[in-house]
Amino acid sequence: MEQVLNDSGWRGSQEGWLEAAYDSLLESGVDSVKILPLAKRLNLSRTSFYWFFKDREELLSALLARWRERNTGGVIKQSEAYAESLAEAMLNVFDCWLDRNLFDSKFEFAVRSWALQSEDILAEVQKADQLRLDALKRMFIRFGYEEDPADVRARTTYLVQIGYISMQSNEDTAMRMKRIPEYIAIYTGQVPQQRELDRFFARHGHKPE
Amino acid sequence: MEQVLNDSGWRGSQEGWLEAAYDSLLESGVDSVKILPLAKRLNLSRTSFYWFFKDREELLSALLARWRERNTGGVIKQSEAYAESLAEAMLNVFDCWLDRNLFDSKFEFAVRSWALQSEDILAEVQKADQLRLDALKRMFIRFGYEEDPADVRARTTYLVQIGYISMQSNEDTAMRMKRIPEYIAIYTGQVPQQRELDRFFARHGHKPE
DNA sequence: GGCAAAATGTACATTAATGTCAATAAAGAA
DNA sequence: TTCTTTATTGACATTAATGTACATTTTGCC
Repeated sequence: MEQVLNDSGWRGSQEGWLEAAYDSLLESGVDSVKILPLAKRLNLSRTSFYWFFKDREELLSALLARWRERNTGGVIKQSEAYAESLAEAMLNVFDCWLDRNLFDSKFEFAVRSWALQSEDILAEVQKADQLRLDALKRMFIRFGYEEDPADVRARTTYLVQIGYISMQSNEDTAMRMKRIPEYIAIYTGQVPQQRELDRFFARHGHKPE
Repeated sequence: MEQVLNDSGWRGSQEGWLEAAYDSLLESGVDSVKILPLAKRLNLSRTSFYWFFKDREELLSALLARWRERNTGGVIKQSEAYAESLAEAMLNVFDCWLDRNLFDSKFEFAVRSWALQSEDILAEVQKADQLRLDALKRMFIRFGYEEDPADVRARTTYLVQIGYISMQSNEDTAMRMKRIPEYIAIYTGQVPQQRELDRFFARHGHKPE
């Protein structure tokens, strides 16, 4: 049994338990986030947990806070980023779907599933949806769309991604990249320019053949 | 304590337990499908369950079978229904999203969430996704689209709906109906004719003002 | 080295679930 | 009426989880 110590010389830490909880949540859902299994994973006594968290509830709250901070910011930031055309703006948003620092898909799915068994979580998720949809809608309006079409297009953009997440598909990047020009065309109603696509592919380290 | 008897004069039945399991699954996810709580709900002794099912596993399998039969058929049937235009064909598919006999959204979400904690369920869900996507893709091809655009449009159509489900939104029908013409325009690239919309609204008992 | 804070571990009490078994009850048929 | 099938129940054994109390160890600091 290897004993991994952290900076301060102790084996456990709030961070450590939270990280383990995060891993477990993403792998198998909230109901798998249990203290005993986490303790086994961390090679720690189960009760050691209670030094860092009052109880399981507090751990779950910390997990939710992490999600809240991480996953809504990215979408808003990218939908407000500078762009010369709507197609380019949309490609900025697409950065989210390819960069887990901007949007952590697995985390997102796990939290949404969690919402099924908790009213509180459901409320949080719906608040996040509203914020993200509003940001996307503003983007369409910025590029000349009227209120209603902007709303529907924002929804399309967002919902396709939420749907994609819910499929828990594990396609490779090449396959996903291939479809991107088509998606842009559908969402924005305009074909992206080659240089816009090139810039996008380049920043994701993708080389189309 | 009221004693609800079924046709045969007994209080319990395989159907009864399955129905209770279904309700619980939709309300709070698989992990809430537990024999003890179901027994309470049914006003039956917990152990009576074992007369109808070998164990909890068998109950869950029955639940999954029900989903399998119910939710994939509707989409395929509607995407193959007769239509004069692509817009009309798409409206046929939209019937699914408004009629729980053709597609049970809550059931769908619950099963997808379940997939997070079980490889077997995940495989089932992905098989279903493939069947439904293929059917939608054939629909686009039937109306003249090439392979690749048909594929992306089928995905858009399907993924928006899966995304919508995952939002667990409870908008009223009027709001959803209002957006439908816009969605049709985005998915098909063509504006639906008024008479097509009227026919659609009529069969869903909707009167636009 | 010794002390106090930080972290860990052991023992215990409790709860909610699973499944088996054997006893019983109710319904329907002979 | 009696027998059989179908259904129901209570008693038991087991497991996995929660949290509390208290003792012990480890670490950094004086």
